[in-house]
Amino acid sequence: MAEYNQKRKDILTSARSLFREKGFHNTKIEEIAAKAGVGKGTVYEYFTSKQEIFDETCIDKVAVIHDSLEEINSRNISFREKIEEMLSMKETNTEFAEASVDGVMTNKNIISKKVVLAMMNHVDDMYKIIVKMIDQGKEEGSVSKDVSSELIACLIVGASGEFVRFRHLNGRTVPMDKKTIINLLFNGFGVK
Amino acid sequence: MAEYNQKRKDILTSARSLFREKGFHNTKIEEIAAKAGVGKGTVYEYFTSKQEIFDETCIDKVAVIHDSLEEINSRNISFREKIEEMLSMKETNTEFAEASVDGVMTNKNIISKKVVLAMMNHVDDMYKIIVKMIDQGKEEGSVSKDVSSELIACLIVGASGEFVRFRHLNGRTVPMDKKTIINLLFNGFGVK
Amino acid sequence: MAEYNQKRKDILTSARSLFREKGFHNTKIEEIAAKAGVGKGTVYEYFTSKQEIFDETCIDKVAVIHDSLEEINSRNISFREKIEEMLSMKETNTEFAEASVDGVMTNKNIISKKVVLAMMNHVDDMYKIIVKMIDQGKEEGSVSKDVSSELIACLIVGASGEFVRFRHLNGRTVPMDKKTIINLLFNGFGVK
Amino acid sequence: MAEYNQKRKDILTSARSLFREKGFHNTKIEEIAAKAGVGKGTVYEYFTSKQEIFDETCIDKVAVIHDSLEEINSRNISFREKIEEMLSMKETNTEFAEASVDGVMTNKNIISKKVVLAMMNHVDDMYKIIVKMIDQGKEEGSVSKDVSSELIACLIVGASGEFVRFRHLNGRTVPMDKKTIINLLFNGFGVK
DNA sequence: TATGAATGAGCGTTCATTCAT
DNA sequence: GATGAATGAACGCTCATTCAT
Repeated sequence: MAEYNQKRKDILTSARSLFREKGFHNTKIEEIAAKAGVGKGTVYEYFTSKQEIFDETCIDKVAVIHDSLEEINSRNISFREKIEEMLSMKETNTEFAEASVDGVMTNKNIISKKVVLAMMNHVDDMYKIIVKMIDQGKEEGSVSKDVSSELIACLIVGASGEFVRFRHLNGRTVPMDKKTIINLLFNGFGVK
Repeated sequence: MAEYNQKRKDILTSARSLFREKGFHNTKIEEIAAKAGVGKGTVYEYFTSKQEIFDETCIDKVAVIHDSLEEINSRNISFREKIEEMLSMKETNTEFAEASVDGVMTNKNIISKKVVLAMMNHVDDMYKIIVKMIDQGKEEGSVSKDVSSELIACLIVGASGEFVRFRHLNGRTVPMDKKTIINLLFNGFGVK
Repeated sequence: MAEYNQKRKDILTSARSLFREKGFHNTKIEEIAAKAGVGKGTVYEYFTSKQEIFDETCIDKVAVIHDSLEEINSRNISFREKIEEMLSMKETNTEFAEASVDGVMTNKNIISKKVVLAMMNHVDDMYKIIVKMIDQGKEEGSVSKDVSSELIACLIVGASGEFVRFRHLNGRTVPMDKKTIINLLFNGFGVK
Repeated sequence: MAEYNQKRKDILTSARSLFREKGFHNTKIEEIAAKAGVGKGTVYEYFTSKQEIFDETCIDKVAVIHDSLEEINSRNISFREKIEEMLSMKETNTEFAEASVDGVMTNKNIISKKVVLAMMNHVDDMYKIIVKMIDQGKEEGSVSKDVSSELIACLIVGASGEFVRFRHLNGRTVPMDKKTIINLLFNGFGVK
């Protein structure tokens, strides 16, 4: 049974990396099987279809981020520090962009409706966690109470996603240290 | 000749909307033809392959945004007003998200290398225009000279993209009026 | 009317050379039209189908050879000289091989049944002319009366066809002057 | 593994007979599969393309003849007997004509360049074997040393090919017993 | 009459899925 | 359970033929 779960995980891991690298339609079941070190037929002992595998990797992606967020949020640190942690997480994790709203949209045509809904719920949850963090900031007095927390969450997610993508795009390097980014988010780019 | 160009455009329009709706691999040439009101073979009088059609819709997408940005930037208005215009543009134009960095990344596996490069150059150009706007803001004294213009551009693109996506995602509605968003970008969410 | 026939001939000439060069299935109507200097649609004013064009070029091929043979046979010269003429004809005319029995067999799958029959009749006729020549040789006392004229005809046609093909195959050059070949046919390769 | 080779052979056999019967372009992969008793997709488990199948049947054809010739030549019999054997072989083997020079020329437009070259080399080899036989005849004193062995080879191949074709062409029957043919080749049709 | 843009039947090939071993 | 050989539905693309101009 432990072995069963392990093999299942192997297949998902293999699939996830191939899907990311080549996209859904350019990834063949045979490749997933080979990379997972099993036979093609074996894949179908663990999953009923390629679709199901994809669905699951999508949900996984969101879940991974969700868990990280939960974990960060549960720490006994300030809002500012939590944001900093989030940025670190995102910086090393390409999956962040994919897991956020645009990940859902990008794959809308590939994932099954059911899973789109599930992902959207997950994204909702993630937004809720971030909103909680922001509310903590408001309580701590570091975040302005004049702006809706959801809007702020949107800003954080979108901006940090673009930072990641920007950096990944063709190895272009812009000086983007965390401190600067956080200052930018907190203070905006306007002259005071 | 005029008719030739018109039919070509019809096919591209049909293709663009189907690609957006169903993705590249789920869109059949036959559907593109039907929606454009022509026969399957006719498509190949205007394009040499499905790939070529896709490539062209991608470049188009970027070009459309690029032109809008150029146009906005050429107006004799303040930086703040330009940003406002950009947000309006984006708000009505789903293509914005697709045209920015993540549009390139999303389709990396589908578009031909050549076109990925072309798109990246376009994206570069777009960033350059936005950077110019920001520099105008710096000159006008409304934008802080302490932050790199590229970083600010990244913030604007990412955030506004996420706003669009967020809104489009399953009709969820958050109060996001332009003034609020612009204030958020200029002043951040930190307490002053 | 004269113009009509001329254009028809142009198309056939164009088709014949393309069919020879690239084969039936690799030759497109568009190419035939272009090489004949007419529009694609025009071809169908003169022929009802690609098949018909091919059929006609096949019959033509045989007819051309048939006419040459008739002409040679009608001359007031000896059998030996006639053979010599035939070899000259063949040497400069690739169509010979194609027009003989193996030309029919090669194209059996492409030409319509009706035309296969027509060609076979033509080939029959050609054989009859050659048989007549041989009979002349028998009368002249230069050809042995012990061998069936048809068998001899077969020898002449087959051998000279292979000489042509052999020479055309990849520009290989073997010394094959007419005198030697004719001696070989008359006397065989056996030691006397 | 034995089964693999068997199925591969089945497909080749099916293809060969269909190609012969209907030509390359009129033979559908589906037919080849059906005749071989397998599914369409299975064909592609054994070959990468229709072209490859065709190429292989072509090379096979030449190889079969090549082997027969080698075998005949290796026997401890006189040149005259070897020729007799060759004629017998050809009489039962339609592939002979296809395997000789004109087989290569006929399919020049269909086979891949690479395989045309390979076939031409095979044909070269076949000619070399026949030349060896002829040289044996010269040594035995039955073949005239005054004629180039290559020319004689050409005569033998061409003539015997035409005999085969002539006979196969629509069931026409001419009295062509081996002895007569061999006498014709050795002594020619001239009066001594 | 001449044209070439439009057409769609037809085919080679791919690949997710099945099932006998 | 594990496998991979076998399968056939599905789709991109070609090109002979048609027909409006």
